[in-house]
Amino acid sequence: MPDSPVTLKDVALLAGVHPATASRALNLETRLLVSEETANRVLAAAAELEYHPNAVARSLRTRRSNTVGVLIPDLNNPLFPPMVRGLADRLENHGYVALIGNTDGDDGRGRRVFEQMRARHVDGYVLATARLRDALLDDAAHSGVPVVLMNRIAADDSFPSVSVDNEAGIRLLVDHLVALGHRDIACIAGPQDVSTGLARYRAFRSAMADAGLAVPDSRVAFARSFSIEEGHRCAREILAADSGCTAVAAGNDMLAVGCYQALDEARLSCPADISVVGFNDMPFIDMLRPPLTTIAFSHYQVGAHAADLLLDRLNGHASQPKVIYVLPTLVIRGSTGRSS
Amino acid sequence: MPDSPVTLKDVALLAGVHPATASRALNLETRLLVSEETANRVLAAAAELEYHPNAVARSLRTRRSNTVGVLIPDLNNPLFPPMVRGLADRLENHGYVALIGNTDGDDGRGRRVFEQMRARHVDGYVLATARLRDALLDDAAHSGVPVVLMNRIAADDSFPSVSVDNEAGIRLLVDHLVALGHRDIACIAGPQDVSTGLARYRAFRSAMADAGLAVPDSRVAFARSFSIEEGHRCAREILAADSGCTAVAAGNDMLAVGCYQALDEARLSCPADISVVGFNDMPFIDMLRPPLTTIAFSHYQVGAHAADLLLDRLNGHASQPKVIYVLPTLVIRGSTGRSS
DNA sequence: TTGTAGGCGTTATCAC
DNA sequence: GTGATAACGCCTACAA
Repeated sequence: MPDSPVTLKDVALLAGVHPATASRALNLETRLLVSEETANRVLAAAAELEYHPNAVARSLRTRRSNTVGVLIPDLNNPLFPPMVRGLADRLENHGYVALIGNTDGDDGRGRRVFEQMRARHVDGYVLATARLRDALLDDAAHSGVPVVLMNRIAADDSFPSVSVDNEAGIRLLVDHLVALGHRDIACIAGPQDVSTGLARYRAFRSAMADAGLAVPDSRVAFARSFSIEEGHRCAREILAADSGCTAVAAGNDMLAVGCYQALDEARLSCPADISVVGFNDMPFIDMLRPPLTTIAFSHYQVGAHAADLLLDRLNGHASQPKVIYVLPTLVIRGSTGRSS
Repeated sequence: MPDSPVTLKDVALLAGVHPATASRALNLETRLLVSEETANRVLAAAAELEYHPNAVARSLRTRRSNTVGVLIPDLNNPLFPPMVRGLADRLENHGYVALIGNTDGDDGRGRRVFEQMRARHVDGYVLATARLRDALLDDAAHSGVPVVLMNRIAADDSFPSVSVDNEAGIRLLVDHLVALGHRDIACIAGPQDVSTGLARYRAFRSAMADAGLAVPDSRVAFARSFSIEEGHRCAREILAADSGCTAVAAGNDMLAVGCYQALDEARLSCPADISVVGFNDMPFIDMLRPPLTTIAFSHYQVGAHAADLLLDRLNGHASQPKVIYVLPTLVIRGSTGRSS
């Protein structure tokens, strides 16, 4: 018995009722429409035949696929797996499955997987790939199904979104460095076309200004992506241009890792010569040499919250689009020390 | 136009043909059944209306969902994202999308997501969760759709599978340690109910025997899972019981990381006091202190090969189930040194 | 409370 | 080469 084309009709037949009745008995919402006795008979028949409803047929009929499309920049970035876990776990509890697609930051790829998902009639989208101005976002908004943003948010607040409070996080970092006596702090800013990159950079400037510290251009480098390579490149740029900085604030942990490499090459010691801070407290970052001082928050919760926001929409509870900011925490480790 | 219920019928109407003809014109395999002129008219109409076929309806009719179920122990383990990428990228190129589910090594969870996928009529499965004896595997075999194993293989060779050559890898590691003068080598073995755990442990014993070295029980600890915590626990056990070992071979990198922690706590230095080797060369493991000597192989390729094996089956090319072993490479880093 | 009938959008099998 | 028809498995008005 390798194949199992046991359908609703089979169950109905065994239970001695009409398929429609069997359908009603099997679905919780409509079960009360049927007498308890027949309901039990149907349930028993279904159990005996090991009936599993055909989700495809159901989707076609109900026009709901119980499926959610999730766009991730790159699953290899350790920041995302926990988010995806939080998201998928929560969705699963509500009967949805997640279709996960990687975009590699490439618009073409992003659009292709988006269309794939649309063709499969996903009931909603969770996008972790949002840029501040993003054509895909506009399309998604017009796709007729709910869209939630995760990690990165859009320029306006038109989408329900979940992100970390970047401003608060950066402030914690700058205050920490200042408290250690640093006054000459460089910045490796992330891409300015995504909210995390822009918000952190702005927060950095504003926190520095509040501390009465200048940020000369020579101490700022802009990474084109949140990658180790770009962190490396930017750190070299800063080291080459500037002679005075005693600390580097990287736009995220990946950039900080690249910064580590540049320091190594320049035979500079962290934190003895230069302190480094990151952002995200991504998995395994605490095992680097030295362990990185950074901003922590629950990645899993970001995903779980995103799922909740989407589930709200999916259930028709269309509230105002709101942005949830999860709380950042400063984690002080070995990469920061007193200004030399 | 927020909603887009543009269906085949609409296209047919605009092109002035019957829906069946439109269908034929739109599908590559059947396009040659229709005159070139009408085919072009249909294509033009489809383009104008931005027609996207409803994959759900198609699935119902063709009984193929163009969907593949993928079971992963835990996406948070950095070993798996690259595999999933290799798998999903390859599948995507052939029109399939991957449904990814985490099991957390829990049978109940595994079964639930498996059933979810079955209900969605996936066309095949890729399982990275196989234990040597595994009830889920038996069920999957009887599910009537192709099954491929990834990373872990089954006790017999009844499934097409992709894995690294564990024996060769372990031999490289042991030879490396022996060449450094180590004779007293401990082993943190992975779970013995999965192929990777068992094969590596057996290979370790056999490589040691070939080198004429004894492996007393006090120098072997068995981890219940491939986790940092278990590596930590096992390493403490070995350190507590034995006084003579100068090197530890961990069943994988996660266990090696746990071993690092135990060494730190015992104020032992690696590699000065004790050398450590891992297995997998998982992402970021090269950034630890010290960088880990381990066995590398292309995780992405493992996923890609698994996809190829599955695609073969999906296309009806049912060859003998074969096991593909990808080639391991020894990566010598800072965690191994001459025996003290 | 249960049965009837129709259709979700597509493709396969007939005819023409 | 094209059109008509039916069916994939399920759900839901509506009727009984």
